[in-house]
Amino acid sequence: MNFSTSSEHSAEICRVSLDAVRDTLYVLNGKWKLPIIISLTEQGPQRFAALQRILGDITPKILSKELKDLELNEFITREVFPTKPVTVVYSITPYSASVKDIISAMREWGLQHKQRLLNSSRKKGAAAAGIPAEVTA
Amino acid sequence: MNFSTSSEHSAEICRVSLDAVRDTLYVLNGKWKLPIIISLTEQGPQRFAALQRILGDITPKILSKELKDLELNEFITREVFPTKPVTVVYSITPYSASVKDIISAMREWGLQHKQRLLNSSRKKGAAAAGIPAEVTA
DNA sequence: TACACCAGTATCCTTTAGAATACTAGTATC
DNA sequence: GATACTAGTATTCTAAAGGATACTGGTGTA
Repeated sequence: MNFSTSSEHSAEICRVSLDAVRDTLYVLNGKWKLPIIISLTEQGPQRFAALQRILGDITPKILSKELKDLELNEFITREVFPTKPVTVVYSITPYSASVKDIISAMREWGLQHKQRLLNSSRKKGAAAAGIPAEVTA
Repeated sequence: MNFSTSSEHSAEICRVSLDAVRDTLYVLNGKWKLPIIISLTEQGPQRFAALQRILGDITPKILSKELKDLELNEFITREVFPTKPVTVVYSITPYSASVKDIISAMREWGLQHKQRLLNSSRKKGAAAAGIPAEVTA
């Protein structure tokens, strides 16, 4: 019995896809990188404390680490203004635009997913899978 | 000094985006969910051991857990055939097509990213940021 | 008879992400 | 003088992700 439709050709394409997606996951890993990019894209340049407010429940340690990562990968820039006390402003770089497609695909999917869950829980009245607690609260 | 371009309007849009992307990250979390969907999409239905070979270095424990998660979220189906020994085949559901845009956006980005790293290391001869060790090896 | 394959499970372990809490120095405000 | 804000850092902790290794029972093959 042959359960597989694989061929050498599709296997090669598959390897390329897996590699590329893995690289992307490696760079955009964790809970916060995309949300930070989204915040700076949609709300404009922001200071440290303002970002913390927008993102909600991120601790300064994590925010600091994530911002450094993003700066290293050239997604954002960090500017220090010599006010008293100092003002530090984070902005997205033009390069950040390259993840626009990823973000909008994920945004669309997330919206559809929530709608789907609402529909299925209306029908089944069940606790749905794949949904954080607060969404059903 | 006003460093921010934010308004109530953009703040609201931002909240919606953050929420939606967070939901998506919640469902597609971890290292393996997207790679498994990609494998089953591009290589067709596969058995457990075959999937393990395609994915490379995933242990049976992790693969088993990820497959259960994906089945719960209706991304894949699991069929058991009464051969001796039993044959178990995993296939993507039509619903999996809904993440097609996410995957292709991530695939494109990953390919561009690798190219960018190659270019910049050609120029600077430096160890680049944001790249797993094996890529530079 | 010895071995390998199948689809996992069981157990143990390490690594990492991320949360909680407390703290810094310089200034402005009450 | 006490407090709060600035942009973080330091320390400690827990929970989760994921890897390593060994094992199962039933079968087919050398």
